[in-house]
Amino acid sequence: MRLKERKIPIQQECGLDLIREVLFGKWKIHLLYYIGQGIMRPGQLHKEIPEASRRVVNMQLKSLEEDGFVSKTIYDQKPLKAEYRLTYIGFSVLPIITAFGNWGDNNREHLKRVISQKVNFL
Amino acid sequence: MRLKERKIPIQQECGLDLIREVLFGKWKIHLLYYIGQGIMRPGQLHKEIPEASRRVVNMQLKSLEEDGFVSKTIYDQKPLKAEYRLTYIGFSVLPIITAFGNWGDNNREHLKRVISQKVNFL
DNA sequence: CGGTATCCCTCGGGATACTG
DNA sequence: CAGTATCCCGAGGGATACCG
Repeated sequence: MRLKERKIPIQQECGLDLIREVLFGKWKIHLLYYIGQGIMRPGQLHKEIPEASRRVVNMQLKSLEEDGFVSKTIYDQKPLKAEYRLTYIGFSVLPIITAFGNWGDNNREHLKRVISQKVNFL
Repeated sequence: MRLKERKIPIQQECGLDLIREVLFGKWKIHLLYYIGQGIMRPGQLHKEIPEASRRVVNMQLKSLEEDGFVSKTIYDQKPLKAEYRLTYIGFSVLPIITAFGNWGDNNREHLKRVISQKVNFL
């Protein structure tokens, strides 16, 4: 798993702390959402998130798998094929992720405005 | 959100992207939650999150204020007094934050287990 | 198609001390 | 009490190349 030991330990008091540790990787929530939409293959998932490198997508998928949010199936064939599916736990967070997505969509104008005011925005 | 017709998504349009930019600072969601609980003064908020330095708490509060999630009131008196309140927009995200917190609480055992496996905590 | 190996760099945020 | 000024670190990821 992890090669280096963390210098700064993870706090694990409340539910929000726990969630942040496992779900707040940059693309994890997106991945769960897309997998929930039925997009299960790594290549497809990467196409949905072209801003992230392939390596990062794999890293986050592996992390989600280790944390029990998705399961991975590897088909022994050519060309190679792999599929990710939501576990029961992964499925159970979906409604909250969707709620976040909907909230963001509904407040798109406000959010885009405040984000564009931040410094390093192109 | 949609699933179809998006070969080349140039979008920072996705609600999940927008939300991440504005709410996924390490302590922002906690701060919104506590402010929603009626804990409005900086000192009190810092006591709720002793793992974060005072400077970081202030940074995140300022960011939340700039992004329209909280409003700040400074009372011109001695000793100094300041209070943060949720704006309408800030208030509207609260249910989702609460949902996340409840989910984390309900799945505490699982989350603590997977977190402790990947990291040296405490 | 799928996954790794290296390298490198950003930048969020930790610690501490100071001012009004 | 509230906020700032410095300094600094390290974990997360971006880029790229390579392998089954």
